[in-house]
Amino acid sequence: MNHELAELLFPNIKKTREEVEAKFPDRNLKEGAMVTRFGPSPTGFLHIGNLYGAFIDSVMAHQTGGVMYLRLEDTDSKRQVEGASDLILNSLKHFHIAYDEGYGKEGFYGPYVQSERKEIYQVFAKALVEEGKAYPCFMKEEELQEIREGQELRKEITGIYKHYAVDRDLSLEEVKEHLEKKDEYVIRIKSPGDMDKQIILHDLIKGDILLPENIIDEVILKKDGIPTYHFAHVVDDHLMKTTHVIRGDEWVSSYPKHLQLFQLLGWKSPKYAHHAALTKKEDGKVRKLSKRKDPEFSVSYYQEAGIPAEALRLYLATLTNTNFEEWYLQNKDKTIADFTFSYKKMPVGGTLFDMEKLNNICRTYFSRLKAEKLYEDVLLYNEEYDKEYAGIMKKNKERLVSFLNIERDAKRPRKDIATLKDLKEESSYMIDEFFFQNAENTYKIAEEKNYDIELLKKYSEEFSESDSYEEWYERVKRFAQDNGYASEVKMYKENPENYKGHVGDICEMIRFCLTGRTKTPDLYQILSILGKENFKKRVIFFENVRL
RNA sequence: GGUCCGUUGGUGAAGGGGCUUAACACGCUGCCCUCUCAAGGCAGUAUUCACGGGUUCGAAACCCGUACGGACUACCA
Repeated sequence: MNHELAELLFPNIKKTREEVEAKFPDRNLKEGAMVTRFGPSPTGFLHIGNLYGAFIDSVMAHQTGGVMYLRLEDTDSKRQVEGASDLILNSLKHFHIAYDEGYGKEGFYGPYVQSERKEIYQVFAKALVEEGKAYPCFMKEEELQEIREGQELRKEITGIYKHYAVDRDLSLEEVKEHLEKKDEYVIRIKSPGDMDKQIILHDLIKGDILLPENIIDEVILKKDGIPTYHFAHVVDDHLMKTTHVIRGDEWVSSYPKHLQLFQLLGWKSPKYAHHAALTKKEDGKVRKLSKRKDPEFSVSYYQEAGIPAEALRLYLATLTNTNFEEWYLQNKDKTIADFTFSYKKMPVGGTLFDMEKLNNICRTYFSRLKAEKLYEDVLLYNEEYDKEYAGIMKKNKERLVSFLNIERDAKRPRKDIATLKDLKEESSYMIDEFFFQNAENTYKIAEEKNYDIELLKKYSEEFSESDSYEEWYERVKRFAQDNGYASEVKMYKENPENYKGHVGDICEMIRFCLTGRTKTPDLYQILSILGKENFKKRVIFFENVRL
């Protein structure tokens, strides 16, 4: 009877489950190696939450000498978006999420696109029907809706189970009748679950979680013959030999379904690690990051904003393991690959995605780069997003690198660059064509200050390019003194009436005339980089602006 | 409504019975260094871990209730 039913429903499926299983042999990996998978749906851009998951997958697989593979979960044809799979591939590449096999690569366990595995799922669905563990359900959408509404009203569990599962024991004749009428149907499992029994999910991150057994006759094959997520997950992760299913904790509540499916198919279930969803704060409320509501959390957003891939990875690492940040701060010469991540250190509750924190990580990251490398990164960014400036950068390479080198010694580097965009603004006064272009823009607050141009002219003549820092500063002090300014700030503070100002005021004057700003990195170094002639030109320029 | 999960300073959070007079990071405040800024140094910033009970010699940690927040509850993943 079951055999006949199975043949009736799947006349084109000739393979047996044994034959299919034989094509997916065990992986030959060393003890403890984890096989993980990243399974995005090609429904649009890659979301930061997806990337977070992919990051964990890759890190856990690779630190154990295992395998991470990429599987495209495209079982929902309605939500499919053109070009989404390329977007996913590009994003993974940009953020250096390296996977070993799967979509876009080679691999023995393919195909890695679920829509191309239709036959495989059907083989196992057929087997379940044959074993009396699944059945065709011809219920119409309206019927299902009516049942659900009634259940909601009576505060019952919603879904098709027990007496609601009216097609569970259809006779062969009845099924034939339906088929002749071309009635649409899905394949459901006959859930052997008992509502009063509980199962334990041994979650690697959250610990043991008690859940009720699944009693619902879950759909495994939709009316178009494509599997649901639940069925595809179980079949694929078994065949592809996944050892650790790492996924968002929105899946915790469907674990009973998955466990039941593994049992029905007679398979051992993999280990599970449910990580907290990335959340955001909106109007004081915390909520899960949503692909639909939060386009700014598309990973391309970070690309455009000039957040370097490595900095975002560092942030993902701090979100992955709560002890990562401290470790990284203490091991300045180490990278993510040197850290051993563990499930136990992953956050259990929601994980707030904090832009300010990301910003800070970026600053720290940039501060540790060599000036040359930073210059190259910024150039690469601008070649994509600001071609004009990229050209200017190339013309001024030497000057920009020197600028970036200011106070970039190992011990206390500056942290004033937060994104790849920032250099343009931060260093604008180092580029002559920006500086001399628009005087009004250059000297924004000039009117408010009472700078002595004659003094500046005098100083620009006296300034010597060959001075060391100490010599230079000694000379500035002497210059201050010779012109009625205190050579020490303290002296001025004790008797302000005796002086026109102090050495700091002299420096401010020079700084402002030279850069158009009151705050800049070390003045001596800027002077040295620009040189005496340029300095003199800027004094004249300043004078003209003031007149 | 049901099922799970969470709630620790201004912020992100660590810690899961005595090692905590609650780590670390960011922020903020003050002082120091100092030509400005950044960086750095020192100090301060939760006498207390949502609330109410309980267990215990001892609770932020364990248990029970309450409140609040979140996730799930599809022929979506």
